Amino acid sequence: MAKRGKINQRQRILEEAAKLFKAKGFAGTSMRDLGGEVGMEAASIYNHVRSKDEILESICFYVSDTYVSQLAEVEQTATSYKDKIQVLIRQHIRLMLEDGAAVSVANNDWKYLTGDKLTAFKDARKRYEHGFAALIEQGIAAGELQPVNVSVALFTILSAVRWVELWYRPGRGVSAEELEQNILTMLLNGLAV
Amino acid sequence: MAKRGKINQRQRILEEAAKLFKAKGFAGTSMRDLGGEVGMEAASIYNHVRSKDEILESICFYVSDTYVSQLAEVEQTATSYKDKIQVLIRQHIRLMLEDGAAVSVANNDWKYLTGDKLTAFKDARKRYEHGFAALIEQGIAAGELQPVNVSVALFTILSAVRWVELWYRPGRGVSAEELEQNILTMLLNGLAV
DNA sequence: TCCATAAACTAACGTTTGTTAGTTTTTATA
DNA sequence: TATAAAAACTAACAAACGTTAGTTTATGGA
Repeated sequence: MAKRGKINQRQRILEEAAKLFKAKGFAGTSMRDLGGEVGMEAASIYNHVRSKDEILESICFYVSDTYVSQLAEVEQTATSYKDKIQVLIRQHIRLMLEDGAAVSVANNDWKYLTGDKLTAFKDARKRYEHGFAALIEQGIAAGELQPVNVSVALFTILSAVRWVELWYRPGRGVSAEELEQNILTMLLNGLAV
Repeated sequence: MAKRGKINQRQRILEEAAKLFKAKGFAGTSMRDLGGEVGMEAASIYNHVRSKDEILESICFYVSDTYVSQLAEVEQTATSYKDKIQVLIRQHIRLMLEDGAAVSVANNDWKYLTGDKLTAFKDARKRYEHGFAALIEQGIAAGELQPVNVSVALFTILSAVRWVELWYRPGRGVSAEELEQNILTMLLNGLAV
């Protein structure tokens, strides 16, 4: 019984798939492409994975589950709203640095999910957005934040953080710490002096 | 000679293609899908268009050409750097509201361009980014802007503006004018009070 | 009304796709 | 070392893909 090897291979397949989906999109990546990257025939992949769709589902829900549980954690800490939002932004950036390919797939290729999985993913995302928006709203009500339109603030934050995954390379002269600090400055204090 | 009809049909094909590419991705959209949307057989599309690739090219370069010429225009106006950046952000938002599907394709599906077209598109984008970054840099040097990392500021702006196309629907209670104003507030003044 | 051309159609092509079936090789344990 | 399970392989499938060829229909100017 070589159960150990099986889950490791599955993990490798998911990781290579995330990289390929990020680079060429879900629909633009074939199982033969993936096989080539993993080092086996396309047909052999099915020893580790039920279908191409299941690969996408695993990647997308890994990411959405992570976000949702990070939000839940932040919600029940006893800090200011401004701090909570700051922590959430930091966590976004960190997940992106650690698992950029998976985050990219969850951001861009979730639309290829089908049936229950598609609705479940959209629901999870909506719950996350509502929770995040509530924190902003309460922060404004508490006078910690500017009275800007909540949706605008939410989506500006969520997408401002996305570029990290397209742009950041370690060894570009900016450390992860600096990066976080600069983005937080931009989003919280703005560009104007 | 009915040349008139031909270019109108071509335009319709490009517009429907942009919508489909946005919704399902370039690789996820078939010529038969497109034919269905336009109201003709897939083969008939080739009376108006050389190939599926050419459709993508037309959409992507329409967008990049627009951005590049908008930048050129802003560069030679005699205003403050802060104003120039504000105008560029406004123009981003407007193009997104007017031609959201095309912008979305240029943002997400440019990677399916091939050969010269791919490098030409990447070059155009790079020139745009450098020009924008130069304005930020000069704005900081002139003391009009905070001394934040220029790349971080640039990409935060460029991607913060992207969500508009995913989220904005006229009749969501936010007018285009309010939207612009709120985004500018977020990016220039920040969320914190 | 006739005619040239534009623009639609049908049919088919060679590939590539995701996936299955059946077989062989590798691997871990008894 | 024998054995059973795991994980690789080859071969093939039906469907969908972009595109071409050849044909028919629609259209606008002489």
